[in-house]
Amino acid sequence: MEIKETDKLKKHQLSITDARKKILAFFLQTPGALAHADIEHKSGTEFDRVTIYRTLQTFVEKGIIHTIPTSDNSIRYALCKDECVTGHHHDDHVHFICDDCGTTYCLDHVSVPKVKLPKGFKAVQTDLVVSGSCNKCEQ
Amino acid sequence: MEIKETDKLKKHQLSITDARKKILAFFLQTPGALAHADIEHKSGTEFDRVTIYRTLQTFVEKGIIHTIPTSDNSIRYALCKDECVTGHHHDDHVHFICDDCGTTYCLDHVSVPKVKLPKGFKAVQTDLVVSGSCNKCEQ
DNA sequence: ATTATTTTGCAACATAGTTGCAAGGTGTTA
DNA sequence: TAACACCTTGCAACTATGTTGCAAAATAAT
Ligand SMILES: [Mn+2]
Ligand SMILES: [Mn+2]
Ligand SMILES: [Zn+2]
Ligand SMILES: [Zn+2]
Repeated sequence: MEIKETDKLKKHQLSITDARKKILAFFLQTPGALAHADIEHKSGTEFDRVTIYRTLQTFVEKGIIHTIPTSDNSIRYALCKDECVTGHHHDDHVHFICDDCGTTYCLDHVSVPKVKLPKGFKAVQTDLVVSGSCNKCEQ
Repeated sequence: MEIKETDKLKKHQLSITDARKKILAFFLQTPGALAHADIEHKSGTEFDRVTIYRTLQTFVEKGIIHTIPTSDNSIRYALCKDECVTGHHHDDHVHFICDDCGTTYCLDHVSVPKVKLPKGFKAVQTDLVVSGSCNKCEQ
């Protein structure tokens, strides 16, 4: 299924390279989110660390993946919906991090509520991250 | 006003040391939040980096400060309200980070809304971080 | 096929955070 | 207040994370 990756890269106006195809494939295979370290592990010595950093950066810029802030100071990345394009993301959904299994979920159908801010504060971006136990880990 | 710091440390069952008094004083003086690097700057060479790390950890554990996740992958810390104790924080307010001046605010009077999660997901903690421009930076 | 443009790997560097251990400081008890 | 036990600190060494410049390789355009 290499066609899918190639298509997506073309759609976002990126040249087709091995690193990009492979890293994009990881995201298409993974239900949850991935951290830089995950990709480094999965790909072994196939690519340089720096290439992975730069690829992730590029994917974020082009609207292929979005970042998920976490309270433990480690950025995770997940696939965007198809509407995201260069310089303009539409990922206004809630994220969930399971404390047991560590999986990060995009809750695409749970949207971030508007919050009323004090006078003079203007919101540009709102991140809502919930942590707890997921539906696979519940007792 | 060294009494204030000493009192707070005693209240949270910590022994009184120079590093703890000084670092706590920084928080009491600062309206917004502080990062590890801020404290390192403010204190110059007075304390070792490691001491600052350990002091912040201890303060978080004892309920003196709480962490604020940010989208740029850097943890910031802010004073807790008096109700927080060892192993049990009550900081369920919204945080605001100004993209212009970089200040991080605890919006103590804006509480985090409950979000409805899919079946099987149990929330333990919810972090809501808004970024944009603050009331001092608005044009 | 040739050329122009992008991407990659490497090396070097910078920042952030952790751990073990000996020395020094704090609190407790007599 | 002196002796002791316990906790905290500084130092060194280490790991992890992320960035930059540059030459070589790969890709895209002609
Ligand atoms: Mn998401
Ligand atoms: Mn706060
Ligand atoms: Zn789970
Ligand atoms: Zn501001």
